[in-house]
Amino acid sequence: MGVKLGDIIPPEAVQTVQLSDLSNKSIAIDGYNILYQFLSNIRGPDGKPLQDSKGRVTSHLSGVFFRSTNFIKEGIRVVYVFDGQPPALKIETIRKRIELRERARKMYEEALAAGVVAEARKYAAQSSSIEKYMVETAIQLLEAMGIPYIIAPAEGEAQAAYMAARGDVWASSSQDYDSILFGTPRLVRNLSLVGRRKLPRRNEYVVVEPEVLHSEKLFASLGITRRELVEMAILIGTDYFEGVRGIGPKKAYSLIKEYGAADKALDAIKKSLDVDIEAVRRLFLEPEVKKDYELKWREIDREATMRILCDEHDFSPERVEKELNEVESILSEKRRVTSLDRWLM
DNA sequence: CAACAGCA
DNA sequence: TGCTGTTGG
Repeated sequence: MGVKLGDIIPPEAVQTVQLSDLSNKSIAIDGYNILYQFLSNIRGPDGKPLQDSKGRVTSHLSGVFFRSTNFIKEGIRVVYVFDGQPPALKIETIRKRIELRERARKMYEEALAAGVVAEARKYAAQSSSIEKYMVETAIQLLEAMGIPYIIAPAEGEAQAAYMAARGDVWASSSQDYDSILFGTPRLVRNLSLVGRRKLPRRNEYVVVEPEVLHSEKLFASLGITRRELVEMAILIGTDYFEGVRGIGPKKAYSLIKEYGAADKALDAIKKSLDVDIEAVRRLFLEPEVKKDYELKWREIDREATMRILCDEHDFSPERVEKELNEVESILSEKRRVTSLDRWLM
């Protein structure tokens, strides 16, 4: 979800990159965003998620494990940022999402019963919801892998943006554009290993490279400020409320260009919004964030990782061990080379 | 989503 | 070796 800015992002503000370009950089990842992607995508052909012998879903653990080892191999340091309490304004959005999920879940069961496998898979993905235990097990795994995480007081994206703005991490990462509104200087999108993404409700794939969106370039190209982008978002609609009917990014852009603020634009077109506009501004411009945190990356605890994945959740020990060995050998090779470099200097 | 097996 | 379909839990 998030604010729909896709259509007006100027290409010059976006830099497509290779994963290796992010080497030695630190990135704050929107934890819910990524768990949701894993949960909806890592599924069998009929839509069933991976699960252990006790029936607990493990798709997200597979995703977190393999993606994390790959980041470590590349020298990319990530910190997971999870949502805390949703802002009051978001309650209605959350209620609607639950409703949609319920509908998708019914469709999933119907399709499954009718034996329409592809159809079933589509609805299964839409019916995914992140349960509390999934976040808890993901956090256990992160701890074992030496990857830091933060539970934000409110919105994870706001927290990640704050950390990037303060320079504690190089960038924040999410599929949503909300981070820009929250003030991130750099937003990494499509942060996955293989450059392909499944098209929604279709069995097709498109090539998608990781990209870095530079906020300052975006503001400069559009000739607006972050504050004005927030005004645009108010007209377009956000996760917190629906915007004005018939106004998308392009109209919002010209309206804010002309009138400068959402309320003035609304007056001009004789429309109104059933929302406290001032509260929305505060939500984006002065979000509630945690300011005291420590980011510490440690070595992988192999035993703990094996215990969680294999003993607790029935992952194949051979498969996990193979990956851990690869991480170890790549890291030791890196250390060998860098110490040699240092010696040569 | 990412690893892996199988095939050109 | 690179590509494509299947498996993982």
